[in-house]
Order: sequence, then C-alpha cells, then structure tokens
Amino acid sequence: MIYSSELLKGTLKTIVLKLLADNKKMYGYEITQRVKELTLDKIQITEGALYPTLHALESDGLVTTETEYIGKRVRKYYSLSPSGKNKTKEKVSELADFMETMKFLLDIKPKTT
Amino acid sequence: MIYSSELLKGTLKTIVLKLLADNKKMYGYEITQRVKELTLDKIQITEGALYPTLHALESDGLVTTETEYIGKRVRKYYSLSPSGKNKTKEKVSELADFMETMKFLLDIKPKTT
DNA sequence: ATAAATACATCAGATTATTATGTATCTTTG
DNA sequence: CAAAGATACATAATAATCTGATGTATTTAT
Repeated sequence: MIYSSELLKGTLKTIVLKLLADNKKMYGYEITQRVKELTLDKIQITEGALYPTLHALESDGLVTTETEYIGKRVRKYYSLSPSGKNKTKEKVSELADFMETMKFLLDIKPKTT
Repeated sequence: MIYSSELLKGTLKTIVLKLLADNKKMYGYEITQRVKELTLDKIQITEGALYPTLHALESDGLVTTETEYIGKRVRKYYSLSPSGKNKTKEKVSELADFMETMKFLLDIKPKTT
C-alpha cells in the first residue's frame, strides 16, 4: 500500500528537513531511499518532487550543498544551515500540532497494537 | 496561530467527509464554522477551497444535496451517499495510518500535557 | 443606516505534486 | 560481455488543489 499522493503535499519539505537534521548531510537519491526504507515503502518520494524541493530549500538559504565525485559520478550533499535548523524545529512542531488537531477532528483512536 | 496553508492540502476532503459522517447533513458555511470552532481557529477553511471541494464530492457521487430556503436565503445541504460512507471510512483510516507513519518518521513524541 | 455575519459561487494565480523524459555511470547477472 | 537494473543528477508538461479576490444577495446587530 502506498498513500494516495495528496497526503504528501505540504509535508515533503518537513520530511526532508527532519532527515537532514538527523543525518548532518545527505544526497537526494539517499533521501528517497531512506524514506522508502523507514516507511516500509508506504511513502515513495519521486525525484520530480524531491529535486525541485531541495533546490527551493537551497535558494531559501535553509540548506548548503557540497558536490562530491564517486568515481565519475556526481553526488550532491545537502546540509542544514543554521536558519535551516531553526526552520526544521518550527516545521516539525507545527506538523506535530497539526496532527494532534487532526486526530481530534477525525476522532482517531490510537491503534490497539 | 493558524497552520501554514500547505498542511491542509490533501486533508480537506477527508475533513469534510468525516464531518458529514458525524452530522447527517451540513451546509457549506456551517462546515467552515464548525471546523473553526472544533480546532480553536487553527484550521480555517476558505470558501474558495470548500465549495469546489463540495462540488467535486457531489460529481463523484459521494454526497447528495438538498436545497432549503431560510427566508429568502438559499442553503444547500450535503449528505453522504452510501458510497460516500465507505469512502469516508477509507480516507479516515488512510489518514490515521499516514499520521502514524509521519509520527515515526519525524520522531514526534506525544506532548506531556 | 451601516457594518458584520450569513450563504452561495467563480476565477486568476500560486504552489506543489506526478509522470515522462533525458543524461550518464556503476553493478549485477545470464 | 551485453543487457538490465540500480545509482544519481535534472527539467518540463500537466494536474490537482489551495489562497485571495471578487461578486451577489439576505439577515442581523449596532
């Protein structure tokens, strides 16, 4: 099962920022794979969504980049800037708050695992 | 505080369906006010978002409508159709699942209220 | 009387995703 | 060793869905 695509909207940027906060530096392809892994294939970030998002984060000054070569293949690492770290805290806590609100609104009971 | 707008994307339809599941019938304006109330003003559904959504639900056969007149003012009530009831269950449980996944992904701890 | 609230609706513009396409390298496998 | 699949970047047309503005009209509160 993969979540219907509209659910990801609005959360992708937060996911990326949080991963970077936990991992110091990551490259694009690595992010797609990590998310796939962590979510047991339930969230698949497409490259068409990810790369523009990364570029936007960079032009907003939230991340910095460094390019590395693995053999002849290029790899672009992204790291949080100081303002990116602040932004991550804001976004994550906003999303947490939003999810609490949604839970209440939708009267979602925690699963009795 | 109002949530940044992108968070609502992808959840609006589910919110509307769930409200209709709980309330038999509601009209558009009422939905905006109910959500505002229930979320303590943190989620404000704009009319430009709501009405197209309601129209889409109707053309998908998920809701039926009946028009009432309160004095001279028109009021359009929306109710879930049978397929709308099923769809609501699906959407709500998908969203619940998604939120669990996001919680894990973002390592969000429950607030110690 | 006037402003605010109620109640519908549409539309231009912005944002942000999907899907397709393109380029290129490296690794696995029959 | 050739071909397929994985790795790794990127862009572009299209689609979906929201905001904010605008419009119409009635009812209620000041």
